[in-house]
Amino acid sequence: MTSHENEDERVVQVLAQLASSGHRITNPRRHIVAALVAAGGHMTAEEVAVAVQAHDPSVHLATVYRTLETLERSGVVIHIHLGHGRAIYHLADSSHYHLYCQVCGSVQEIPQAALDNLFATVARSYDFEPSLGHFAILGTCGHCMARSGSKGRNSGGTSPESIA
Amino acid sequence: MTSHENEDERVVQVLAQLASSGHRITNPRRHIVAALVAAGGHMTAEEVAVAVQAHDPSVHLATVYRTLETLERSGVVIHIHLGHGRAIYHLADSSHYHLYCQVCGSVQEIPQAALDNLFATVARSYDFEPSLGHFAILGTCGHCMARSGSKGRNSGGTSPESIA
DNA sequence: TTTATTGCAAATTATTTGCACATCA
DNA sequence: TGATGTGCAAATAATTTGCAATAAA
Repeated sequence: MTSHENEDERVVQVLAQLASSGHRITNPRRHIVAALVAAGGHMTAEEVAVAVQAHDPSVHLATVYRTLETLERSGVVIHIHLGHGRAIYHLADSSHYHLYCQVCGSVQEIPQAALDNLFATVARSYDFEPSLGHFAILGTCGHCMARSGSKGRNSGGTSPESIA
Repeated sequence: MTSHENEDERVVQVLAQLASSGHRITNPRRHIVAALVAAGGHMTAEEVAVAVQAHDPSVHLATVYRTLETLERSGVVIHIHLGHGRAIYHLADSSHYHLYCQVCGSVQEIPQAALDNLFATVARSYDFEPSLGHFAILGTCGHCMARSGSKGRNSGGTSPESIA
Protein backbone atom coordinates (compact mmCIF):
# COMPACT_ATOMS: atom_id res chain seq x y z
CA MET A 1 0.00 0.00 0.00
CA THR A 2 2.95 2.25 0.45
CA SER A 3 3.76 2.36 -3.21
CA HIS A 4 0.15 3.17 -3.74
CA GLU A 5 0.43 6.17 -1.50
CA ASN A 6 3.55 7.23 -3.28
CA GLU A 7 1.74 6.98 -6.54
CA ASP A 8 -1.13 9.07 -5.28
CA GLU A 9 1.33 11.64 -4.12
CA ARG A 10 2.99 11.72 -7.48
CA VAL A 11 -0.38 12.13 -9.15
CA VAL A 12 -1.10 15.10 -6.96
CA GLN A 13 2.28 16.60 -7.77
CA VAL A 14 1.73 16.28 -11.48
CA LEU A 15 -1.77 17.66 -11.28
CA ALA A 16 -0.48 20.56 -9.24
CA GLN A 17 2.08 21.36 -11.89
CA LEU A 18 -0.62 21.14 -14.48
CA ALA A 19 -2.79 23.55 -12.54
CA SER A 20 0.07 25.94 -12.02
CA SER A 21 0.51 26.00 -15.78
CA GLY A 22 -2.92 27.48 -15.94
CA HIS A 23 -4.86 24.35 -16.78
CA ARG A 24 -7.94 22.91 -15.16
CA ILE A 25 -8.02 19.71 -13.24
CA THR A 26 -10.70 17.47 -14.63
CA ASN A 27 -11.73 13.92 -14.10
CA PRO A 28 -10.28 12.64 -17.37
CA ARG A 29 -7.01 14.35 -16.56
CA ARG A 30 -6.89 12.82 -13.11
CA HIS A 31 -7.34 9.36 -14.59
CA ILE A 32 -4.82 9.93 -17.32
CA VAL A 33 -2.14 11.12 -14.95
CA ALA A 34 -2.92 8.25 -12.60
CA ALA A 35 -2.53 5.79 -15.45
CA LEU A 36 0.85 7.23 -16.38
CA VAL A 37 2.03 7.14 -12.79
CA ALA A 38 0.74 3.61 -12.23
CA ALA A 39 2.40 2.31 -15.37
CA GLY A 40 5.57 3.97 -14.21
CA GLY A 41 6.76 4.22 -17.73
CA HIS A 42 6.16 3.91 -21.40
CA MET A 43 2.65 3.78 -22.75
CA THR A 44 1.12 4.44 -26.10
CA ALA A 45 -1.81 6.82 -26.20
CA GLU A 46 -4.10 3.89 -26.75
CA GLU A 47 -2.71 2.02 -23.76
CA VAL A 48 -3.38 5.08 -21.66
CA ALA A 49 -6.91 5.22 -22.99
CA VAL A 50 -7.54 1.60 -22.13
CA ALA A 51 -6.20 2.02 -18.62
CA VAL A 52 -8.26 5.15 -18.10
CA GLN A 53 -11.41 3.61 -19.49
CA ALA A 54 -11.17 0.85 -16.93
CA HIS A 55 -12.06 3.54 -14.42
CA ASP A 56 -14.22 5.74 -16.58
CA PRO A 57 -15.34 4.33 -19.93
CA SER A 58 -16.62 7.68 -21.08
CA VAL A 59 -13.14 9.15 -21.50
CA HIS A 60 -12.46 9.38 -25.17
CA LEU A 61 -9.21 8.58 -26.96
CA ALA A 62 -9.21 12.07 -28.43
CA THR A 63 -9.22 13.46 -24.93
CA VAL A 64 -6.25 11.29 -24.07
CA TYR A 65 -4.31 12.70 -27.00
CA ARG A 66 -5.24 16.24 -26.09
CA THR A 67 -4.41 15.79 -22.45
CA LEU A 68 -1.12 14.13 -23.26
CA GLU A 69 -0.25 17.12 -25.39
CA THR A 70 -1.24 19.49 -22.62
CA LEU A 71 0.82 17.53 -20.11
CA GLU A 72 3.75 17.64 -22.43
CA ARG A 73 3.48 21.39 -22.87
CA SER A 74 3.37 21.70 -19.11
CA GLY A 75 6.60 19.81 -18.94
CA VAL A 76 5.42 16.80 -16.97
CA VAL A 77 5.22 14.34 -19.81
CA ILE A 78 7.50 13.47 -22.68
CA HIS A 79 6.85 11.42 -25.74
CA ILE A 80 9.26 9.60 -27.98
CA HIS A 81 8.87 7.74 -31.23
CA LEU A 82 9.73 4.10 -31.42
CA GLY A 83 9.82 3.93 -35.14
CA HIS A 84 6.82 2.96 -37.13
CA GLY A 85 4.53 5.79 -36.29
CA ARG A 86 3.64 4.85 -32.78
CA ALA A 87 4.59 7.27 -30.03
CA ILE A 88 5.04 6.39 -26.38
CA TYR A 89 4.56 8.70 -23.44
CA HIS A 90 6.01 8.79 -19.99
CA LEU A 91 6.44 11.12 -17.07
CA ALA A 92 9.35 13.47 -17.41
CA ASP A 93 10.93 12.76 -14.05
CA SER A 94 14.32 11.51 -15.13
CA SER A 95 16.36 12.45 -18.12
CA HIS A 96 17.18 9.34 -20.02
CA TYR A 97 17.38 7.94 -23.48
CA HIS A 98 15.59 4.87 -24.73
CA LEU A 99 17.06 1.77 -26.25
CA TYR A 100 14.25 0.14 -28.17
CA CYS A 101 14.68 -3.46 -29.22
CA GLN A 102 13.15 -3.89 -32.63
CA VAL A 103 12.89 -7.63 -32.13
CA CYS A 104 11.12 -8.02 -28.81
CA GLY A 105 9.87 -4.47 -28.36
CA SER A 106 11.50 -3.99 -24.99
CA VAL A 107 12.59 -0.53 -23.95
CA GLN A 108 15.68 -0.04 -21.84
CA GLU A 109 16.48 3.29 -20.32
CA ILE A 110 19.96 4.66 -20.10
CA PRO A 111 21.02 7.81 -18.34
CA GLN A 112 21.52 10.83 -20.52
CA ALA A 113 25.09 11.10 -19.40
CA ALA A 114 25.89 7.79 -21.07
CA LEU A 115 25.78 9.39 -24.46
CA ASP A 116 27.25 12.75 -23.64
CA ASN A 117 30.53 11.90 -25.31
CA LEU A 118 28.82 10.79 -28.43
CA PHE A 119 26.81 13.94 -28.61
CA ALA A 120 29.78 16.12 -27.94
CA THR A 121 31.62 14.44 -30.78
CA VAL A 122 28.78 14.98 -33.19
CA ALA A 123 28.33 18.55 -32.09
CA ARG A 124 31.99 19.32 -32.50
CA SER A 125 32.66 17.48 -35.73
CA TYR A 126 29.48 18.17 -37.57
CA ASP A 127 28.17 21.40 -36.17
CA PHE A 128 24.98 19.72 -35.13
CA GLU A 129 23.27 19.54 -31.77
CA PRO A 130 21.59 16.15 -31.41
CA SER A 131 18.54 15.70 -29.28
CA LEU A 132 17.78 12.06 -29.01
CA GLY A 133 15.55 12.84 -26.10
CA HIS A 134 12.39 12.51 -28.07
CA PHE A 135 13.64 9.67 -30.11
CA ALA A 136 14.48 6.13 -29.31
CA ILE A 137 17.68 4.46 -30.31
CA LEU A 138 16.67 1.39 -32.24
CA GLY A 139 18.55 -1.82 -32.22
CA THR A 140 18.60 -5.29 -30.77
CA CYS A 141 18.85 -6.11 -27.11
CA GLY A 142 21.30 -8.65 -25.77
CA HIS A 143 18.58 -11.20 -25.21
CA CYS A 144 17.36 -11.20 -28.75
CA MET A 145 20.91 -10.97 -29.97
CA ALA A 146 21.69 -14.21 -28.21
CA ARG A 147 18.46 -15.87 -29.27
CA SER A 148 19.05 -15.23 -32.94
CA GLY A 149 22.42 -16.89 -32.79
CA SER A 150 24.52 -13.74 -32.96
CA LYS A 151 23.01 -13.19 -36.37
CA GLY A 152 21.56 -9.74 -35.88
CA ARG A 153 18.95 -8.82 -38.45
CA ASN A 154 19.66 -5.21 -37.77
CA SER A 155 18.42 -3.25 -40.67
CA GLY A 156 21.24 -0.82 -40.84
CA GLY A 157 24.42 -2.70 -40.95
CA THR A 158 26.01 -1.81 -37.68
CA SER A 159 27.73 -5.06 -38.29
CA PRO A 160 31.43 -5.39 -39.06
CA GLU A 161 31.15 -5.18 -42.82
CA SER A 162 30.45 -1.48 -42.77
CA ILE A 163 31.19 -0.11 -46.19
CA ALA A 164 32.19 3.11 -44.47
CA MET B 1 26.52 15.49 -69.69
CA THR B 2 29.11 13.25 -68.15
CA SER B 3 27.28 13.12 -64.88
CA HIS B 4 24.24 12.22 -66.88
CA GLU B 5 26.02 9.26 -68.32
CA ASN B 6 27.17 8.24 -64.89
CA GLU B 7 23.64 8.41 -63.69
CA ASP B 8 22.43 6.26 -66.50
CA GLU B 9 25.10 3.77 -65.69
CA ARG B 10 24.08 3.71 -62.07
CA VAL B 11 20.46 3.19 -63.07
CA VAL B 12 21.47 0.20 -65.15
CA GLN B 13 23.49 -1.19 -62.25
CA VAL B 14 20.59 -0.91 -59.86
CA LEU B 15 18.14 -2.41 -62.33
CA ALA B 16 20.55 -5.25 -62.94
CA GLN B 17 20.72 -5.99 -59.25
CA LEU B 18 16.95 -5.88 -59.13
CA ALA B 19 16.71 -8.31 -62.00
CA SER B 20 19.24 -10.64 -60.45
CA SER B 21 17.07 -10.71 -57.34
CA GLY B 22 14.43 -12.28 -59.50
CA HIS B 23 12.34 -9.23 -60.21
CA ARG B 24 11.07 -7.87 -63.47
CA ILE B 25 12.25 -4.65 -65.00
CA THR B 26 9.25 -2.49 -65.78
CA ASN B 27 8.77 1.03 -66.92
CA PRO B 28 7.62 2.34 -63.54
CA ARG B 29 10.64 0.73 -61.94
CA ARG B 30 12.99 2.27 -64.45
CA HIS B 31 11.57 5.70 -63.71
CA ILE B 32 11.64 5.20 -59.97
CA VAL B 33 15.24 4.11 -59.94
CA ALA B 34 16.15 6.96 -62.27
CA ALA B 35 14.48 9.42 -59.90
CA LEU B 36 16.41 8.08 -56.93
CA VAL B 37 19.69 8.23 -58.83
CA ALA B 38 19.01 11.71 -60.15
CA ALA B 39 18.11 13.04 -56.72
CA GLY B 40 21.28 11.49 -55.45
CA GLY B 41 19.82 11.24 -52.02
CA HIS B 42 16.92 11.53 -49.72
CA MET B 43 13.39 11.54 -51.05
CA THR B 44 10.03 10.80 -49.58
CA ALA B 45 7.85 8.34 -51.42
CA GLU B 46 5.71 11.18 -52.61
CA GLU B 47 8.69 13.11 -53.92
CA VAL B 48 9.69 10.04 -55.87
CA ALA B 49 6.17 9.79 -57.24
CA VAL B 50 6.16 13.40 -58.36
CA ALA B 51 9.53 13.03 -60.07
CA VAL B 52 8.42 9.85 -61.77
CA GLN B 53 5.11 11.29 -62.85
CA ALA B 54 6.93 14.07 -64.65
CA HIS B 55 8.00 11.37 -67.07
CA ASP B 56 5.00 9.09 -66.88
CA PRO B 57 1.90 10.45 -65.14
CA SER B 58 0.26 7.07 -65.10
CA VAL B 59 2.61 5.69 -62.44
CA HIS B 60 0.66 5.47 -59.22
CA LEU B 61 1.89 6.35 -55.75
CA ALA B 62 1.03 2.85 -54.59
CA THR B 63 3.38 1.48 -57.20
CA VAL B 64 6.10 3.74 -55.90
CA TYR B 65 5.62 2.37 -52.41
CA ARG B 66 5.63 -1.20 -53.64
CA THR B 67 8.68 -0.68 -55.81
CA LEU B 68 10.53 1.07 -53.03
CA GLU B 69 9.86 -1.92 -50.81
CA THR B 70 11.04 -4.29 -53.50
CA LEU B 71 14.17 -2.26 -54.02
CA GLU B 72 14.82 -2.30 -50.33
CA ARG B 73 14.44 -6.05 -50.13
CA SER B 74 16.87 -6.35 -53.00
CA GLY B 75 19.32 -4.35 -50.99
CA VAL B 76 19.67 -1.36 -53.30
CA VAL B 77 17.56 1.06 -51.34
CA ILE B 78 17.32 1.99 -47.69
CA HIS B 79 14.72 3.99 -45.89
CA ILE B 80 14.94 5.86 -42.64
CA HIS B 81 12.44 7.67 -40.49
CA LEU B 82 12.81 11.34 -39.83
CA GLY B 83 10.38 11.51 -37.02
CA HIS B 84 6.81 12.31 -37.57
CA GLY B 85 5.77 9.45 -39.71
CA ARG B 86 7.46 10.41 -42.92
CA ALA B 87 10.06 8.06 -44.28
CA ILE B 88 12.80 8.97 -46.72
CA TYR B 89 14.48 6.66 -49.18
CA HIS B 90 17.88 6.65 -50.77
CA LEU B 91 20.21 4.35 -52.62
CA ALA B 92 22.21 2.08 -50.38
CA ASP B 93 25.60 2.87 -51.80
CA SER B 94 27.33 4.28 -48.78
CA SER B 95 26.83 3.46 -45.15
CA HIS B 96 26.10 6.61 -43.29
CA TYR B 97 23.98 8.02 -40.55
CA HIS B 98 21.64 10.96 -40.91
CA LEU B 99 21.58 14.14 -38.92
CA TYR B 100 18.12 15.56 -39.35
CA CYS B 101 17.57 19.17 -38.36
CA GLN B 102 14.15 19.47 -36.81
CA VAL B 103 14.10 23.19 -37.44
CA CYS B 104 14.93 23.55 -41.12
CA GLY B 105 14.49 19.95 -42.20
CA SER B 106 17.95 19.60 -43.66
CA VAL B 107 19.64 16.23 -43.64
CA GLN B 108 23.36 15.92 -43.20
CA GLU B 109 25.13 12.64 -43.75
CA ILE B 110 27.98 11.45 -41.63
CA PRO B 111 29.99 8.33 -42.27
CA GLN B 112 29.01 5.38 -40.17
CA ALA B 113 32.54 4.94 -38.99
CA ALA B 114 32.39 8.30 -37.26
CA LEU B 115 30.19 6.94 -34.52
CA ASP B 116 31.13 3.30 -34.47
CA ASN B 117 33.38 3.55 -31.47
CA LEU B 118 30.80 5.36 -29.44
CA PHE B 119 28.12 2.92 -30.30
CA ALA B 120 30.39 0.05 -29.50
CA THR B 121 30.71 1.53 -26.05
CA VAL B 122 27.00 1.62 -25.65
CA ALA B 123 26.71 -1.92 -26.88
CA ARG B 124 29.23 -3.06 -24.32
CA SER B 125 27.81 -1.12 -21.40
CA TYR B 126 24.17 -1.88 -21.98
CA ASP B 127 24.20 -5.14 -23.86
CA PHE B 128 22.41 -3.57 -26.76
CA GLU B 129 23.32 -3.41 -30.42
CA PRO B 130 22.13 -0.08 -31.83
CA SER B 131 21.25 0.26 -35.46
CA LEU B 132 20.84 3.89 -36.19
CA GLY B 133 21.12 3.02 -39.84
CA HIS B 134 17.42 3.15 -40.40
CA PHE B 135 16.87 6.02 -38.10
CA ALA B 136 17.89 9.59 -38.19
CA ILE B 137 19.58 11.42 -35.38
CA LEU B 138 17.37 14.38 -34.65
CA GLY B 139 18.60 17.70 -33.50
CA THR B 140 19.41 21.19 -34.64
CA CYS B 141 21.97 22.08 -37.26
CA GLY B 142 24.56 24.77 -36.72
CA HIS B 143 22.75 27.17 -39.00
CA CYS B 144 19.50 27.05 -37.11
CA MET B 145 21.38 26.97 -33.85
CA ALA B 146 22.93 30.31 -34.74
CA ARG B 147 19.72 31.76 -36.12
CA SER B 148 17.82 31.08 -32.95
CA GLY B 149 20.41 32.90 -30.91
CA SER B 150 21.98 29.85 -29.32
CA LYS B 151 18.64 29.21 -27.74
CA GLY B 152 18.03 25.69 -28.94
CA ARG B 153 14.42 24.62 -28.62
CA ASN B 154 15.57 21.04 -28.61
CA SER B 155 12.85 18.95 -27.18
CA GLY B 156 15.03 16.62 -25.24
CA GLY B 157 17.27 18.55 -23.00
CA THR B 158 20.64 17.94 -24.47
CA SER B 159 21.44 21.06 -22.63
CA PRO B 160 23.88 21.26 -19.72
CA GLU B 161 21.34 20.87 -16.98
CA SER B 162 21.03 17.16 -17.50
CA ILE B 163 19.42 15.70 -14.44
CA ALA B 164 21.33 12.50 -15.16
C1' DT C 1 1.67 -18.35 -71.66
C1' DT C 2 1.67 -17.55 -66.96
C1' DT C 3 3.27 -15.23 -63.09
C1' DA C 4 4.80 -10.76 -61.57
C1' DT C 5 3.30 -6.02 -61.61
C1' DT C 6 0.27 -2.19 -61.96
C1' DG C 7 -3.58 1.08 -61.38
C1' DC C 8 -7.26 2.29 -58.81
C1' DA C 9 -10.20 2.45 -55.05
C1' DA C 10 -10.94 1.31 -50.60
C1' DA C 11 -8.92 -0.05 -46.04
C1' DT C 12 -5.60 0.87 -42.17
C1' DT C 13 -3.21 3.17 -38.53
C1' DA C 14 -2.14 6.98 -35.66
C1' DT C 15 -3.48 11.25 -34.74
C1' DT C 16 -5.96 15.71 -35.26
C1' DT C 17 -9.85 18.79 -35.59
C1' DG C 18 -14.62 21.12 -35.76
C1' DC C 19 -18.39 21.72 -33.04
C1' DA C 20 -22.05 21.76 -29.72
C1' DC C 21 -22.36 20.56 -25.02
C1' DA C 22 -20.49 20.00 -20.32
C1' DT C 23 -17.79 21.65 -16.46
C1' DC C 24 -14.17 23.81 -13.75
C1' DA C 25 -12.45 28.17 -11.57
C1' DT D 1 -20.73 33.07 -15.64
C1' DG D 2 -17.50 32.40 -19.00
C1' DA D 3 -13.44 30.33 -20.68
C1' DT D 4 -11.57 25.80 -20.81
C1' DG D 5 -12.21 21.06 -21.62
C1' DT D 6 -14.88 16.96 -23.47
C1' DG D 7 -17.30 13.53 -26.40
C1' DC D 8 -18.25 12.35 -30.81
C1' DA D 9 -17.88 12.12 -35.54
C1' DA D 10 -15.47 13.31 -39.37
C1' DA D 11 -10.91 14.77 -41.38
C1' DT D 12 -5.92 14.01 -42.13
C1' DA D 13 -1.59 11.86 -43.41
C1' DA D 14 1.17 8.11 -44.65
C1' DT D 15 1.03 3.80 -46.12
C1' DT D 16 -1.06 -0.74 -47.33
C1' DT D 17 -4.05 -3.98 -49.65
C1' DG D 18 -7.68 -6.45 -52.66
C1' DC D 19 -8.56 -7.19 -57.18
C1' DA D 20 -9.11 -7.21 -61.95
C1' DA D 21 -6.43 -5.69 -65.91
C1' DT D 22 -1.59 -5.56 -68.00
C1' DA D 23 2.77 -6.56 -69.23
C1' DA D 24 7.45 -8.93 -68.58
C1' DA D 25 10.02 -13.29 -69.25
